[in-house]
Amino acid sequence: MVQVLPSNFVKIDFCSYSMSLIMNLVCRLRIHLDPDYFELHMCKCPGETGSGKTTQIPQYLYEAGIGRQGIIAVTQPRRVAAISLATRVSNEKKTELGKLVGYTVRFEDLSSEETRIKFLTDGMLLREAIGDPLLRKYSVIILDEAHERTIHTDVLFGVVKAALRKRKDLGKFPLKVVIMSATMDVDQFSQYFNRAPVLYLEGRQHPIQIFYTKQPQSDYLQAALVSVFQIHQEAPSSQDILVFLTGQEEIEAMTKTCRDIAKHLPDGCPQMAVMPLYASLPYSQQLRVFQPAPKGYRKVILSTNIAETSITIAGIKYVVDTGMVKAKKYSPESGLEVLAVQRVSKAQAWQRTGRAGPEDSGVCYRLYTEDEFEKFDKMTIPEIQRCNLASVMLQLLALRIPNVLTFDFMSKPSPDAIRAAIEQLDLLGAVDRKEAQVMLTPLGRKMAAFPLEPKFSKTILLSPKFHCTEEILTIVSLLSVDSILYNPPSRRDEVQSVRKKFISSEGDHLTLLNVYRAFRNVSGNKEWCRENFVNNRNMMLVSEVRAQLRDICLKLSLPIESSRSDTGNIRRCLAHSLFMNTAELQPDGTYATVDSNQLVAIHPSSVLFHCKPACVTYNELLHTNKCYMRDLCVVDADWLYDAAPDYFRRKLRAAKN
DNA sequence: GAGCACTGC
Repeated sequence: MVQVLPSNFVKIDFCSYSMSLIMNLVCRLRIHLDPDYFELHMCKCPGETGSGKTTQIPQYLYEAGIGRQGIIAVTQPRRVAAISLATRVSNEKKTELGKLVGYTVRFEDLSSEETRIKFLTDGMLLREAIGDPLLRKYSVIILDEAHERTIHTDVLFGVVKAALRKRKDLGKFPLKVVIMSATMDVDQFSQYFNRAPVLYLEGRQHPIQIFYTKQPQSDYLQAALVSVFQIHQEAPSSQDILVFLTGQEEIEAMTKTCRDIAKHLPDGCPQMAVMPLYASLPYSQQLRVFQPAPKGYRKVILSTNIAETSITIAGIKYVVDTGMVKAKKYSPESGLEVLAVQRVSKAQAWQRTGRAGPEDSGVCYRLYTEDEFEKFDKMTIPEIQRCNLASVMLQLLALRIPNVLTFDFMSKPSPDAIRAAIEQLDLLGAVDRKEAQVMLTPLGRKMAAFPLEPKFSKTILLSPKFHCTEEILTIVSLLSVDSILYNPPSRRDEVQSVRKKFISSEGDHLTLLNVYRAFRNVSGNKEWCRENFVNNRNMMLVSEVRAQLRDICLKLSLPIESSRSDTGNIRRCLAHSLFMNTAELQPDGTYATVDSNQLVAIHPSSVLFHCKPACVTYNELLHTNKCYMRDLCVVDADWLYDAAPDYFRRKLRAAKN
């Protein structure tokens, strides 16, 4: 029998709440305009929050005749958003999608000569800018969801600002820029865009009651569990609960606990349908959260921050916010990415709160005290300050930015991070450094043509030398989508025995290649995927990525050969492009990286987990509980020395000192 | 010896 603990919450009445916090709850729309923008006669946007502004403003601009000189672009951080918004606006205009209103995302371009309002992902617009830094096709660029501060949006801020100025200087028809965001923090945007005027629009938001805990909670999982069952015993069963947790493992464990407890609830209590939700969950299981629960059942969704922005679930009445999130940080000194559980920012907490009652009033339980909340960071640190910048720097160079070291970022990354990125590009042969200038090499320009991390572009460009471009294209494609291997924890033994036939003692790259070859041999048979615990959807994506990369190779006139059964050449090619990511076995059985002598371990997901090869290259280092190498390939130490003699001489000298 | 937040080109 489960004993539900007495309430450990203090109720905070919405009316007695501090004014500034209530202001936060009222969703506000902010539009920032370029100073020489024409006056907008439009102050109210109909519709729900998050939809009205994005669908109406492009149409108003079009009606005002702006679309005549060029296309009106609207960027979105996510593909699905770009596609669904384009569909809605074209419906409102009563036109066929792809004609007046269209969209462009990777692998899908539904736009034409006639298109005047175009929705695209921010990454797509950035890629277009490499072809034309002045963005001449466009009369207006609307950067939507700017408060999310994705790395692409942040780079676009600088790119459109430069394009705006240059077009003015050159006397071309002016570019208009509209930044749309849903934060209180508008000054920063306005300042950056030459004190552009700010337009505030009010949307609709139903009131949400907020509860804080009286005391700080030492165990947020326990607190979440108590809250869920407290709500469950009090609220009508039609009202669903959304709980924000940090990761897959935690969510699976909590799912099991909730289901166990729900079996032993007292009579008269509603039934409970507990559903996990995280990105790597198979699509079919993700869809379950959208279906209404059977009568008499309450839906309890245990989610990562995927439900914060990417997935919106109707019918949520209660949000339980643990105040924790798992997020990546990057330290340029060590080149290490650290994935750690940490506190959310205030902005993130408000975003979570807003997920309660988008269509009706809601309730949010915050599993921290109000004092604790006041100490949260105001905003989440923009992605551009938490990432390896190698890709961004390569793109800026390809955009012919005069000096990438002094690029006008709205939030500047640390000089260390920029230096580390340039260093990495230098090692890959993408840049030349002359005095204080950084120049793109011809190789670097080719690398920028691929939608990949620079090291993988380099791998492809090196592959003709080893006569294995077909295989490298496959391997790089496999690495650039989410895992194609499905590992349900409950069927681990089964998975292991089925997977045996694919495993290569030479490492993960060649194992993945084996899976792909087998998949091709059965022509992508779905049944085969199920039997072999292969994620069919991701595998189809691999084929699409591969076709795109192969296309780029053809455009660059790269000879595309197959090494057939010779895996040595494939490994040599990987050694030559990933030589800066290598580790050697130490006498005590541990591994140390060649680059910085960092103690590292083989990630449990690697096929080499139980092996001890003398020398390996890896795709990335990830620090969780330990510092792990992910995706390994067994290589010869001699190959590495051949690949970069200067680099290894330097490392050897450093080791002696 | 034992593990992986989320996007995107």
